[in-house]
Amino acid sequence: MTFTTLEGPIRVRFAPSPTGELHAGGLRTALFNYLLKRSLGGQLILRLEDTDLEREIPGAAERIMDDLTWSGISFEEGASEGGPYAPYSQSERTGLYQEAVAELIERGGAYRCWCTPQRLDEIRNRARREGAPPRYDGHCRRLTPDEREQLIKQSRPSVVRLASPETDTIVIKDIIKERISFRSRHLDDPILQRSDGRPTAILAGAVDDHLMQVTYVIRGEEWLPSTPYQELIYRFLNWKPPHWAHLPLLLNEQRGKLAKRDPGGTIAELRRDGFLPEALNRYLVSLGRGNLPPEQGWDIESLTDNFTLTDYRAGDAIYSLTALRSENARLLRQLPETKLVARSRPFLAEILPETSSWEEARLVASLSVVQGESVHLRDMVERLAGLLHPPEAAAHLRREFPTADRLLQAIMEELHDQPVTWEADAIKTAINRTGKALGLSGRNLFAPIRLAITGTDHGPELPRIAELIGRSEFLRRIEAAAAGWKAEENL
RNA sequence: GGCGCGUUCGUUCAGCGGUUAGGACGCCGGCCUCUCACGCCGGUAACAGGGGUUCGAGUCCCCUACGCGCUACCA
Repeated sequence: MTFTTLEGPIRVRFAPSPTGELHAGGLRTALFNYLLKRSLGGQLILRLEDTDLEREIPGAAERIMDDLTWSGISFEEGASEGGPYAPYSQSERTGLYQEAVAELIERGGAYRCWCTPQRLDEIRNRARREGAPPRYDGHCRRLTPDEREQLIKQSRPSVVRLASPETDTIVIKDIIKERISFRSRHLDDPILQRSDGRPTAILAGAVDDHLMQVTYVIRGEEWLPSTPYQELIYRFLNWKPPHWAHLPLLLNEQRGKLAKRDPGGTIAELRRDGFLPEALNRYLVSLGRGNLPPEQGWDIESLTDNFTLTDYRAGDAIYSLTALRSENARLLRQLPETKLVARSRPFLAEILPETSSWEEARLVASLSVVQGESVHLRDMVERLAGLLHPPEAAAHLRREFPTADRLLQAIMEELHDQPVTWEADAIKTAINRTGKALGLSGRNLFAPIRLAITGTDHGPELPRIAELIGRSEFLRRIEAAAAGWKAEENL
């Protein structure tokens, strides 16, 4: 196809509607715009598509911005940073759209329509019944100038529709889909301006992309059916259309449209769980183009290194929380100590408030015990909490280890007054020494101790846990377990 | 129903007329190991179906099926 090389500088935009939480698909679109801008140079605009007041949710715009910031995406121009093409909220640009509509009508690219919602309903129902295409029947398009004059004089409410051509085929060149053609006889005459004067998304998007000098429109595939109409608007107004790139949709694991209710659907949920933005970004970028080379960096800037829109396939991609978790766990394992602590702070405050008084070094040492087996920050802190505040030891498992009593007694003696440095390696040596004296090794040696101090039979290396909780707590738990077993025996 | 887009292992991508159809994640097995995880080694598994074109088709064309999107005075 023709898009073998994309050239900058470019102007791109992310245009969310403030109607709810940012979801994974939205973030992916924003990310692609950001990455293309970074790799070719230019500006990224944040434009608020808030022309539909009824569906607007207060605070949604702020939360979307906050999620974008969290993921590392920043804008040159936008609703909150301003810029040369302000305002960047469509609700404040109504006049601009009305000017475009006037021009469009004058050039024959649009016409007023006085049909009532009831009549429109009837047309739709009839079309559905008869299996005909559900399109506007063009009634008002065929009005004579006199009839029009009359209706205008009566000041009856009217909308403005695009006058789609009757013949001809609209061909869209798309960077990802390549070539898409729409036969004009199948096109509708969509509403561009509502009866209250506000624009619809088709119009507002086209006008803004032109006025804001946007060169590449990168958006979700759900917009594909609107593209021929926007292309038509550009043609009627003699504007140069932008390059189009329609991103395949993200599907959930059941192959349905990814919804906010799906696992990991919203960015807010991912943040609550302690996913790392770098892992999320990397996963989102890899969907549709395969794995990134292992040497590729994690931060958002290095994601621009090999970023090309033409690498992406045209098919839908399945967003799998399992895959994201594995990517996140991989990054978590590589996370440097200082970042580890910084990123964990909110979760420590929530789950282990007592750590607020801990020294940085102690936090690093503690988190690193569970770092390797955790999938995200919340999971990691919960695992740490599990070691610090274990459930009751599983007393019944004593039956599995007839030597447990003797072993725990010996361990208490060995580690009680012995001059054993309370450090993992020394503890390990001491445990092995005890085992040797009793003729125990391997599972028979470690499992009863592990059960006594953690209540479970798996987890990080035992000596590391011992070091983490400290000598007195370690001995206390051993003693408690031994006592618990004894009590059970006396029943 | 109409229009548009899509369809290679379970998932995610390679493949761009001739390959034992490859990698990664998952899964299974082994090694390591006190356990789990990590790491390393090995294995499992796919061209939706049917017609063409061609000496030869996962690769090009057509049809069917399936999936998804749009079909609002939503975005």
